Amino acid sequence: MEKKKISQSVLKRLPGYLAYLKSVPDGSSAYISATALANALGMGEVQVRKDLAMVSDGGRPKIGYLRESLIDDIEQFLGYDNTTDAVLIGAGKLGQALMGYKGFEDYGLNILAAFDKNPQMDRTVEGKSVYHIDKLEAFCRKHKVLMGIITVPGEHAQEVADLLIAGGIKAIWNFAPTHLDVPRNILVQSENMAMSLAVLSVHLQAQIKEEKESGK
Amino acid sequence: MEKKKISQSVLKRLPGYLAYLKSVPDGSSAYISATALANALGMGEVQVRKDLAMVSDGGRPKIGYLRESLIDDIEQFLGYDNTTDAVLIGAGKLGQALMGYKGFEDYGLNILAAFDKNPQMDRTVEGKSVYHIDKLEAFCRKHKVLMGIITVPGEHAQEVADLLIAGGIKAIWNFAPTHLDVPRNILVQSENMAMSLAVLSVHLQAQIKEEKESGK
DNA sequence: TAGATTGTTAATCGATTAACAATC
DNA sequence: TAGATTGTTAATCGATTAACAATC
Repeated sequence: MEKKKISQSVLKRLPGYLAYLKSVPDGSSAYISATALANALGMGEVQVRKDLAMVSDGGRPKIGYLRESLIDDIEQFLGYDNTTDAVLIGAGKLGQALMGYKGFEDYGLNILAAFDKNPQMDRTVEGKSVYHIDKLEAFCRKHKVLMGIITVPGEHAQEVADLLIAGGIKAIWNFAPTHLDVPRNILVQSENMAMSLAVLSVHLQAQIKEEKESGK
Repeated sequence: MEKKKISQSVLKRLPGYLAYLKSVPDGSSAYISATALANALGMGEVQVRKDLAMVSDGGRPKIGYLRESLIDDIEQFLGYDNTTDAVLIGAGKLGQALMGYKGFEDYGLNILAAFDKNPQMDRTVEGKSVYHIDKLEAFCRKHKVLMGIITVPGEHAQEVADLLIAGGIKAIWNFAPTHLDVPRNILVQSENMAMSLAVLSVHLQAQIKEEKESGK
């Protein structure tokens, strides 16, 4: 492995491998082959092998990869071994769902606090403080927060992004259905439900049409 | 346009165009050029033009596309003009957030009802009934539901998927962080937070490293 | 040894970008 | 007309897949 720069496509497949590797029951063999992984996830085995080659320092012919160290390699590659502090803006239903999600620990993600325009709804949610949005910028500065999670309605997403950037944030996880304009060194990753819905909707349309035609 | 089969990549970009087109203030020109769209969304103009060519029956040189009809074309292409009924399984925080999200109307998505292993928490959430999961299969059959939204914990996602498929569903929107095994004609679209987190995490790591090195 | 599996090198495929002609 | 813009055809780029040699 080491330092080959990884493509976006490979990067996005890694979490899938990781999740599967972790889900393998304890009793099973300590080794796992790319073939097995590929079958389990419905992928091509060559692709899996090539992807793994990017992060692991090698499997053993005839045997496969040591499962534990493969997990470690992927986690290290993804940086899940060091914690990332984040702030969340927008303590509505979705925001609260994310604040309460225990699974983020596994990704090294730690939501420090939440911010809202209207924080009196609750002082704390899921054990985390909810502050007024006026305090956002100073908070980010003080705690050197690098990541912001935006769960406000689309109309306010850009303002919030600007605030975050002013506060020194470097990456934004955006749940609002809006394009954000940011400087080039800031990464925006949008959780794009509209994208998924488009794919689903087009599939269903095709399905319905097919049915009609075969029914004729 | 008409019947050219569209690639996944193009399809996924369409919702972005649509959202932007809808956000243009009423006072503005009735026309919009691919160039303008591209600039607004930070994309290449050739790409935008080619994408639009897939769904629209043409813009006018020197002028651009008629905004209204472009919106219609995209919505029609994506099938947002006819409503899709869906069921949601898992009425936790995330499920409730989705049940309450008004924006789905714009995508022609209508969540008919929700199901949960433990429905006594509330008879209705956001004006929608929450039934026991035992009723899921029959409900899907009766109402000819084609889409299921899974917001249960990962451990139960596969069982739920199996139930949905038994009920005749054709597409699954999966929010659980698990790979689902389904027959080939069923589409699973996973809202993959782990994927986004991986991208964010790797970016931040690089950022941190860079900073350290420049600080040396 | 034979066979399963790895990793690499080459071939294919698809998507993006560039160049250009057509049009209002 | 000149210039902006469209749409198409060709070139480039990157990612996936196939073929194969290496290894335990």
